[in-house]
Amino acid sequence: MVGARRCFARNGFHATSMQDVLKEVGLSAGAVYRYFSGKDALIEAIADEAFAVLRDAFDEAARQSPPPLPDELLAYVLRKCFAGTGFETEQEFGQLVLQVWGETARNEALGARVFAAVSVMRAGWTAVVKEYQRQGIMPADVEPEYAARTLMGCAMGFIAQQALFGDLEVGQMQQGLRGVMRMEVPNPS
Amino acid sequence: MVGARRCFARNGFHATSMQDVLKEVGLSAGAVYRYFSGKDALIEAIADEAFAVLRDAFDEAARQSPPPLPDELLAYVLRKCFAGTGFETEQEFGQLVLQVWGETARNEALGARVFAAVSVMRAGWTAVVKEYQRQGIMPADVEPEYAARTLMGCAMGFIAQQALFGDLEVGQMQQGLRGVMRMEVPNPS
DNA sequence: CAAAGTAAAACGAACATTCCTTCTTGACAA
DNA sequence: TTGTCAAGAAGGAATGTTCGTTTTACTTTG
Repeated sequence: MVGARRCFARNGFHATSMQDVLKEVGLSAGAVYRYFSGKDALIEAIADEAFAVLRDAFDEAARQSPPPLPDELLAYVLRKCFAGTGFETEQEFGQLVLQVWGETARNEALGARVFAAVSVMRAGWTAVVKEYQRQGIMPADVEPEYAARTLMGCAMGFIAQQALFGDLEVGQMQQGLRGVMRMEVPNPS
Repeated sequence: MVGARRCFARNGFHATSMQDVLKEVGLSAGAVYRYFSGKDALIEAIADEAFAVLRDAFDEAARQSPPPLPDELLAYVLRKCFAGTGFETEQEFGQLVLQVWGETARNEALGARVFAAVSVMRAGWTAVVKEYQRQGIMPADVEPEYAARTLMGCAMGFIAQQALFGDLEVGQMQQGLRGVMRMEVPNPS
């Protein structure tokens, strides 16, 4: 399964042939088809696994009480995503996530599961933002959901950049986000 | 070409057959193969086009003087991406960008071009952040490049969310980012 | 003995691409 | 105005290949 993951991350789900996967994992067709009914099932299993890593990391981070500041929260999530999930490199994980995102457009079942998972994430992070507002850290006139989606977007953008270049460290994005948080906005309109 | 774009956005580059494209654009194989040497050439042309939209929007935004605040800058970029580029919906554009990102992993030539374009974007936005620092808007102890990549990540994350759900408006992310910019950070460490 | 895997062959379906035919256009001569 | 013709453009069936999958008989492992 780890070999199939590497194939899919490297070449995409549909540009990877079963023969590629079989060669990479060193098994015969009979062995793989004993456990997966077909290529689609294999794709779904691997997409599910990859997205579960995302969901769990986001979810766990949002449950911390009191919630750390956004930059720390994001760093926590991203480190959680990239660490101890059996992926060879951070870039490989990012590439696989990109493939999963792309696949949701055409795989309705997968799309529904991704949508459900993201809804949970969004709710959790919205709650975190509300807590910021309760503490007076975040301005009260901001719609919590919008701020939550902005922060999630930051994390997703980090993953995308990691997939594309693989040269970004979590600490760098943390420092960058912290800088944005600490900006002095001239005209509070 | 617009029809091929729609096919690729909907189904991905490799899960879309030439027959799908031919049916969508209403042309025969002979007609298409007169202008594109093959499927790869068609993919590259469409990927280039999509990414050029991104590059131009980022580039143009970064050249504004004096630079607007990040939330306005981001809103400007995203609106520029989504408007008047011949794409049917914002979601469709996002889905195509996702496909292009995923394709860079396996198409070296395309990856090189994307890398070059992003390098330009990054440099421009780093310059913008430095200008913020000169004006005292952004803390001076933040590495400009990190902040620039964080902001780019925000934009990329927005595009990804747009691709996945299509229910996010630019103004919402602008408000969310503005909220983050206006946070009161308790312990300036 | 039984579960799990191997190796190789074979299958139809789907695929990208080619090749030959047909249609369209526009300049030019009668 | 009309007819001719060459060249470009498009059509569409045919081709050879690759793919996912199944099947079969045989081997390893516990």
